[in-house]
Amino acid sequence: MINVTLPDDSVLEMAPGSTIGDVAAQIGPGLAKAAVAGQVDGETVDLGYALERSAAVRILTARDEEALVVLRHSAAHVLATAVRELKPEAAIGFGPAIEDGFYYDFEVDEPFTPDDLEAFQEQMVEVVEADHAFERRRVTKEEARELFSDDPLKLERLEEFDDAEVITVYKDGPFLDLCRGPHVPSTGHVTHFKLLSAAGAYWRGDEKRQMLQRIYGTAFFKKADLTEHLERLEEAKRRDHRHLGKQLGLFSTDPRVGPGLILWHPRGAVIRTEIENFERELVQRHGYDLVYTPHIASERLFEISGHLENFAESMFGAMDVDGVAYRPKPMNCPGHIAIFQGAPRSYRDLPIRYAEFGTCYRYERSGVLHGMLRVRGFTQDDAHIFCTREQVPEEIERLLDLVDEMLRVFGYPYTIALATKPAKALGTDEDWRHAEGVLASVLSARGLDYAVDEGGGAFYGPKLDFELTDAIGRKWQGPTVQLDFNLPERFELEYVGEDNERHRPFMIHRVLVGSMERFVGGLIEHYAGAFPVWLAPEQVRVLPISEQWEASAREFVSQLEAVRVRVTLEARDTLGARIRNGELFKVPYMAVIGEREAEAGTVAIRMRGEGNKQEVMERGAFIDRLRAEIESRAPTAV
RNA sequence: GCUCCGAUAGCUCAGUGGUAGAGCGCCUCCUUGGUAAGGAGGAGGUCCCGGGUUCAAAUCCCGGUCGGAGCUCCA
Repeated sequence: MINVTLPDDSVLEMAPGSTIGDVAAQIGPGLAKAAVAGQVDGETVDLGYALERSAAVRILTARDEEALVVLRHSAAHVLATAVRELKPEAAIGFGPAIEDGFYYDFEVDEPFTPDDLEAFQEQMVEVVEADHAFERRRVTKEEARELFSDDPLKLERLEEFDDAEVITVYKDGPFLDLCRGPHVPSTGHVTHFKLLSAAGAYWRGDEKRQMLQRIYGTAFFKKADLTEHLERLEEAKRRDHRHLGKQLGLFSTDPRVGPGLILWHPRGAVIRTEIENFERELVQRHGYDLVYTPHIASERLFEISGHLENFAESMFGAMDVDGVAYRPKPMNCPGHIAIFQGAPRSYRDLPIRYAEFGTCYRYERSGVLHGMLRVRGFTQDDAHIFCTREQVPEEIERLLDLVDEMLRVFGYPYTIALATKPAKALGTDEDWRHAEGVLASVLSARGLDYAVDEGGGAFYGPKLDFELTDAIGRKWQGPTVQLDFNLPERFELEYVGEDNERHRPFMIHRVLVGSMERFVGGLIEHYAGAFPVWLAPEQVRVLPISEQWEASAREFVSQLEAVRVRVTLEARDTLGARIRNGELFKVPYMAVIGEREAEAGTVAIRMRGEGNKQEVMERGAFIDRLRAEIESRAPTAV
């Protein structure tokens, strides 16, 4: 007999060769029915997995996260089964579960059409109704070659196995796949799924290889979960910054300007300006000096920095200026370094912190451009800190404060990752260990949780990555803090120490928003276009009930303008239509003035999205409240 | 960059090898309004650009530009 240890530490005695399904049945008939897979010593396996030795076993049901991965992987097989039934000539590639769903790659002569997708979805229903068991078989490489003799992509994969390795294949009905598993017991378990899109994908992710056709889908155990997921996709679409940006008049691009180059319209420029003003105030309070550096520089600079050597394919081409090659800058660091080197520096000057809204240009392949989120010209809220080795911990501390203060204002929760030494790296092991240790100990000293991104650092130094979570749970790249062992060497940075000797300073790169373009694009989606009052392009819209009260309304508008509130007067159309437009434009406050208000010197305030909660206030009181809300930069996402 | 898809009024989109359409927006007039669309009339188009096929192309074909879904890459 063997001992099966369950998660509650109870132990079952089972005959060797018992399956996970047997274990579930032993525990209870309810669990036997609910079980979809299992875990043996932490590894996810089929329900049919036979236990030969004592082990820790966990039964997975629809409630377990790990089971969802199994289900989705099985759904990918169901998709491939269906595709093969309708298009037997399709060669099969890979079909894994991914975050939020699954995909399967096929090699076909004709790309899939939306009609094909619908046909596959329907055929999948047939496959599910047929309730084919997922049968696992262990085969030798030789046998596998035989089984997949008609599947060139699988044969290619097969050759990567050792000759002696045991290979597993899974069969559901007519469909056989080279696959490690595990799977749900039968196709009948895959009940709630939806195919979402088809697109090209290179075989093995290699752009030199042939393009396959990838079908994406998602699957859930419960219909309600599927519905919710599809609704979340709809919600994301509704928040798309490209649509909202156009609708709300925030930004555009123009083919005559060129792809990936953003035109900030007045309403969008207001948002950016407010953020910049906020940051200027913030960094000056945190001991930075503001600087400006040119958008282009002689190639000499980028030779020294190493950008021409390492980053050239992301740089715009050279322009000839009096026989000298110039380039648009892809980063701001060399310029800041040049300022640092503009005078001899003493240890008494350090730390020196330079901050700039620096506009950079990078050549991005046309296919990666995306609204404001991925562009070719963007402005970074970049800063570089030059300090002594001893000052690094305190500078990191200050940066953590700065990041926290800044993200709090936008209402982003965040997580921190420490990215460590990659395989190919500059600098000694000792430098790296020391730098990583400094970052880690500062985080720990503050009691901050962080993940370690092993090998995720840049070749020139470790970094802290801050990941933001937006209002609908999506992750965004946030601030980064990057130590640099490289540029101080390349530029031969120096300061004179207490000992009257020359020393090399440490250099820290950091961005908070990263690029204004990307950040504002993200903010549009985070707030769904309904910006908090301090950022709202139009903060108050004043609506006189009829022409009679326009004079009174104008007076109120002047009062608001006098305290620099962004306000408009809207007197056309019926009140209902104006209210509707104000809501569509997501104006935070609408101020209605009619007979009652004009005579009493009050105003009827309607808050965005809360039409049923109106409030009649003294005008002065409203202005005070509004000013307080603006000055505190209250993150009232509505 | 690659595969596929798309481009028609300011916006969202329908449509077709033979006279260019809707809703919203805009303009004018009527209506003077109490919290998400009052009414009538009107203006507005190089159907993305270039070439080809055709008696005839906005429609079919080829090339380009721009956009989209992905792959790969990234602030």
